[in-house]
Amino acid sequence: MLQILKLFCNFVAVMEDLLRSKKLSVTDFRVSVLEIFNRYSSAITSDQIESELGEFDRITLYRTLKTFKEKGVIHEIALTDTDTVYALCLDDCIEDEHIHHHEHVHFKCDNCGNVFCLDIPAYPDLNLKGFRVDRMDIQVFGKCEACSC
Amino acid sequence: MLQILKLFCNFVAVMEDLLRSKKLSVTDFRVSVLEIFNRYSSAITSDQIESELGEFDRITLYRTLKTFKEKGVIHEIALTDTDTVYALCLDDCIEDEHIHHHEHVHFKCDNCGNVFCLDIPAYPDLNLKGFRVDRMDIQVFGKCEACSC
DNA sequence: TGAGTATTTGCAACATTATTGCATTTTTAA
DNA sequence: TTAAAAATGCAATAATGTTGCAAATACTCA
Repeated sequence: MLQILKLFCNFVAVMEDLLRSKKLSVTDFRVSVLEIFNRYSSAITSDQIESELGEFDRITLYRTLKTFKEKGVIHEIALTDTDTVYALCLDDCIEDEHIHHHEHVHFKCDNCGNVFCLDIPAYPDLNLKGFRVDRMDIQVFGKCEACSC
Repeated sequence: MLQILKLFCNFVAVMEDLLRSKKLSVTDFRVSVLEIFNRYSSAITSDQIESELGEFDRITLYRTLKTFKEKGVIHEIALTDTDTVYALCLDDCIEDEHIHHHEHVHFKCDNCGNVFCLDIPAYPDLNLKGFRVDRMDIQVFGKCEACSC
């Protein structure tokens, strides 16, 4: 509740806290990028971020996203070879010896193209004999709530 | 059984049939690429194909893989942004109005790095309220049979 | 608060990969 | 066997990923 209040009253402070909690310097550029993530309810492409940023340096954005990934601020969702989106990490994102897991299901709407992080654990029992399962990535395709009526 | 016999006796003929069934011209290059796929029991990277091809033109390989994907000869598995592998399509691969589905689970071994297409349907019930599910991609990570003993 | 240190940024340059156009070669179909 | 269609190889270009370094910014601690 305090969190929600903060979001409305002092968005920047929350973003600064997030950065500091990950031991990252607070810079204008990083706050801008986080703000963009926050404006979307879905995962976004780096192209979308680029067009949202008024000024913009390609290399800095590249490095910012890389840093954010490494520190567990965002996670990358590879839908296909050339379709990669990014989303803010949820609470269930675990950083474990530099390997960053995001144990939830992703949904891409074939109609509007939006990608959503679903708050359900990605662990159905597939009964894979002979294989030791450590984790899985699940991407679901179909129509989202708004597009299916 | 006839299929297996053919594989041993006249591999090229089988590959030619495969190409013809997809309305693709039979060329030396394409047969070579298919032969490489056939030598592996797991999915392979384009780098692996490159190093297997003695002579080799990067652009032709790029176009060959693209054509194979479009025609449903192979499918692409995007594990991460920069980790993409290819595998021959199984019988359950469906080509539907230029969209190519491969409704099975992929397994990547964290130890040996091999990627396997598992012959189980990728359709656990995740109970996604509000979303209409058309298909899903599931990638499983862990240790394969050979690496887990 | 301010000085010194560490980090980040922006630019230039380069590496790698994806993509297109076109002439030549190969394959297909009659 | 021959004309038409398709695939290949080469050149050139576009797009993306990556590094080094100097200038600017943020952080730490007295």
